Amino acid sequence: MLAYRAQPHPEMTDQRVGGVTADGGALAYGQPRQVEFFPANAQIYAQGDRSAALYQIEYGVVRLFRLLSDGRRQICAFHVPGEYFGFEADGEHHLFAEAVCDSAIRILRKPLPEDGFMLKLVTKELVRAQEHLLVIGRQTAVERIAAFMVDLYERMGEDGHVELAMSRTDIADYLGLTIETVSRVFSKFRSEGYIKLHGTRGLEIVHLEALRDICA
Amino acid sequence: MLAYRAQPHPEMTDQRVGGVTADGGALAYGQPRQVEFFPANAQIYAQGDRSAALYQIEYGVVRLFRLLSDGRRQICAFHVPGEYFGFEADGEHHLFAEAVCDSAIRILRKPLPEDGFMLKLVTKELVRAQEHLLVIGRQTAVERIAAFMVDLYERMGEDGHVELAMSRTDIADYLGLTIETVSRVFSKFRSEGYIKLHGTRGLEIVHLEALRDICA
DNA sequence: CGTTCCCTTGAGTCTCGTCAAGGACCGTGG
DNA sequence: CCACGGTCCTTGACGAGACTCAAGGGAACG
Repeated sequence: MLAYRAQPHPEMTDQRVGGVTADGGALAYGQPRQVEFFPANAQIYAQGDRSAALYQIEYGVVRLFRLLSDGRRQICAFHVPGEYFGFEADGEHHLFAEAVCDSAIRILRKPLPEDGFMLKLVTKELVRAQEHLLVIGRQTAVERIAAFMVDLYERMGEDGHVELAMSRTDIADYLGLTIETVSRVFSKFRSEGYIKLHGTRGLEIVHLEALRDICA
Repeated sequence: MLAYRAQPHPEMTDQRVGGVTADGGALAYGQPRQVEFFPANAQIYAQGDRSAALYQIEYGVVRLFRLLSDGRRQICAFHVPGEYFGFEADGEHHLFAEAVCDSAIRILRKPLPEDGFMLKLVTKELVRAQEHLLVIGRQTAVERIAAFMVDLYERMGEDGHVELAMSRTDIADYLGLTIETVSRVFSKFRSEGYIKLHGTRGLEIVHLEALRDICA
């Protein structure tokens, strides 16, 4: 059985799904092009892995997270198609990366993009992390979820609709809450008419401005 | 009245204390050298300011933070002598920077260091922000304060002693707590014999390993 | 059609925040 | 040196928001 990842990890238990090595369209830099497929919940890399690549999402969603020894998890970021991740270098990764749903990832190995390009990416990520700190450190559950919905809609949504790739557990671990609290606030927003839920993953934003106001 | 900052801000209300333009020793890069003095609580730059410099602390402590419209504050980082900050670019700063106590800041203007140097700094800061996210999102008040004390001791302490430059309010805003909770946990650690307090700013770490264990 | 997983909802608990009072520290001035 | 005032810190009582535990419902998959 072949691993579907270029650098297999022993702790990987997901079944093999395929090792695409396709060329998938335009790219800013002229590296060797490779797109790999990761099924839902597959690990892309682990904390502590040597890092020597930059990753760009072709389709799907990726979560980056840290763990405490007792299993508590903090998702630092979700990434959506077009976005880059994997530059937590210093020679090694400081986060785990997993596919939230079936995803295709373009892996850019050496030569990596020039430092100036990387600098812009990392700086943008730093700003995002700092904004996230404010949300988690100083906002209530209701405010956090409103902020989450607005952010997700601006990055992935169209026409008032967002398809949630992630479970309630993922959302909870992203916002520093429990799944019960996430669920309760979703229900609250629904009963107040700010959103509609289509199945468990379909989110319709009815009053975007109301959600924005809640964010404070 | 002259501002003591190179790029004065109208909202600054602190009194002028001095505009040192001294040369203060060796530096990795050969920029024009300038050290400016900032009294306690003086603003170094504001969110939204155009950014065109890199800052290095000569002595003192600096806080970087964001604000919500209702005044809630999240301190993203404290910086101590030797450390760099101010690279939240994109052309502008995304955080406020203030001196926690009287501080001297070396300001490196153009030509800024090469991208490779900046990339290392920003990456390190990103990793730190991600670790901070885990602390704030998933750890209890007791764990957060233990982690804070250990971190501060490793960066500033010697011989079991740390001089806290920041107030309880600063610590609370850094850890996403209230000053009362911070104070209670300090007292708890003292009564358990993990620390001793010498005045309100003198912290003696008696059982570093105990604090490390608490961090989980 | 049944099983499984995930989500929702409710009841009770607990941690941490709020409000309030008192105490310690520090600079100023007598 | 001591008295004074302001600021910051500590401590207590109470309350609220979020967590835990538990049960039931709904969607997805074989």
